[in-house]
Amino acid sequence: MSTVRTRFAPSPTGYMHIGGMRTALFNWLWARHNGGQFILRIDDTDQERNLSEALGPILQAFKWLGLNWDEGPEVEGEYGPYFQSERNDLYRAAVDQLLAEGKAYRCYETPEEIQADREAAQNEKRNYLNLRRSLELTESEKEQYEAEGRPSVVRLLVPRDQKIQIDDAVRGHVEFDAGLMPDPVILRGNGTPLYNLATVIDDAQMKITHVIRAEEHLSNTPVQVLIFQALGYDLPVFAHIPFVAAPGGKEKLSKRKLDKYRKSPQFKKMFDKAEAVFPRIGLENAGGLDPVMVEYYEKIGYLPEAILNALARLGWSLDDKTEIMSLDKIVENFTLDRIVKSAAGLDPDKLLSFQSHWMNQLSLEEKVAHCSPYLQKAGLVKDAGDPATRQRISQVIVGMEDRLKVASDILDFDEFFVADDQLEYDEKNFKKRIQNSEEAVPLLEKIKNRLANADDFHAEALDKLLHDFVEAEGIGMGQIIHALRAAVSGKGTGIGMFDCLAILGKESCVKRIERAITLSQSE
RNA sequence: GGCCCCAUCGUCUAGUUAGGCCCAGGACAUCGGGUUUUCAUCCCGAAAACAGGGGUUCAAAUCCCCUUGGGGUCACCA
Repeated sequence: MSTVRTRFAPSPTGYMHIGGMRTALFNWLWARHNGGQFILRIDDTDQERNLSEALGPILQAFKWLGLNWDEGPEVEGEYGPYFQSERNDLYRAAVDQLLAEGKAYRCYETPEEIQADREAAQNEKRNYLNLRRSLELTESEKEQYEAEGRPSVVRLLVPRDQKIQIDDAVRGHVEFDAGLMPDPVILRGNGTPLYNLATVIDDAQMKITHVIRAEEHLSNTPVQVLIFQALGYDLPVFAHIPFVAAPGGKEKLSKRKLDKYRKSPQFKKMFDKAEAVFPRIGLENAGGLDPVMVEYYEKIGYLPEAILNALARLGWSLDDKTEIMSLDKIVENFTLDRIVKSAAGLDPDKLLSFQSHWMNQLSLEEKVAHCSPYLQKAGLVKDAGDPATRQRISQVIVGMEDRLKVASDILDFDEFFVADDQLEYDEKNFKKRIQNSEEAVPLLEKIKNRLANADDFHAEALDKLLHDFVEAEGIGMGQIIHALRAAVSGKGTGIGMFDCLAILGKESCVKRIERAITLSQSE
């Protein structure tokens, strides 16, 4: 059997779509599973954009996730060029061949004529088919048209008596009636190729064996099959995988529907997270990032392992119970026959659960490395490499335990990084736990003194100190712990109380308690 | 509207190709209980689905037909 070659062909849009990434992943997986090659080819026939700006984020997404490509931009390869804009001669040659063999024809009909034909068909409730008027033209008429400079396109001459059979690796046998298909334009008036032509020529000449793509392409597969056949190429194996749907629905995930997603309960938390995190790390307007883009996940602190695991499980499964899989394990087990047929909604909760798992697999050092940049960008630490700072970050991360899910979660624990007189108090919690509590202030005074005189400020010693305290006072732990937490951290929840005190250190704890007492009495 | 695809818990899925091992298994989310004298975690438990209707068969989530529902696509976009 020949080497498996798969490809992903993004158009440079300036961002990498998370659904597109899933398609790319399946292609990559299939190539790697078979020891074959994965090719990246750029569909840049629409040349209006600045290519490097538009392509950069896409390549970056692949690099971030660790999905390497064997041929394509930056690495090249023997079937290049890998930019469609540089392959025009190839397309023109193929069109000339089709024209010469009578498998395609020049069409001189105007857009207005075609539009009128379409409407007529619509009115009569019949399927639209080209009238093929240009086929009736005599040679001299054609010459005259060319001499006049009349615009024309090249259309594929669809053999209307055929049934087109596709044996799809995911969908099975699918049949289309060519008698229902209008002749598709394959070359524009300006001489540039259309997608269906370019993709077929590229796939054939790059020796792609498996075309794995989203199912919205299923309906233009018959056109492509016809082009493959007209050009005398062997058909690749097609595998039309379900698209990634928006959370809580079956509609294709699309950047055009962002406003709708913002209101979706399932999606809302992802937007909320962006609003909470991005402005703090210097990205105004969330940096133009949203959860449809792969970059959103990178910037908010997801791990490649989590994204890959979640994406692989969207429309594919290993068996009846395995959820957590490393990329190696997925590569080892990935087969086309285990791809699901129906569209699957991206589930933010499940993604977060994968993320939580993979974050927990990291060593403390790795966690520190992931979290530190957030603190630094938010201006909470000056130099994360400084030993004392690094020590503080490590301690907080240890204390956070499973509360650390995405790397930017560290920002929720900013109380450990702000100056004592800059600490902000959650107003509601402060009122409840300190201001409106009769016993809070006297108890805080007492515990402050005890803490100030403590010899040992480690968590275990503080644990004992607090227990001795409540016993001496004849109160319950709950009576002091909430007020104490509010005073030193400003918040109602956080890491374990004793760890919290120990990390802050004696001096900070005392100062913060004093400040809280003063604040509670000033209003 | 034409053509095409799809249909199992709220969600992602196992089971459908080779009908019986499935009064349907797992995971996420949810709810309840326990641990943590705070929060999160963790542990235990609960609730939760074969879209509907006809067949075929001793036996159907699984095969056939119809209906319904959802989605994709109908460009000189990709």
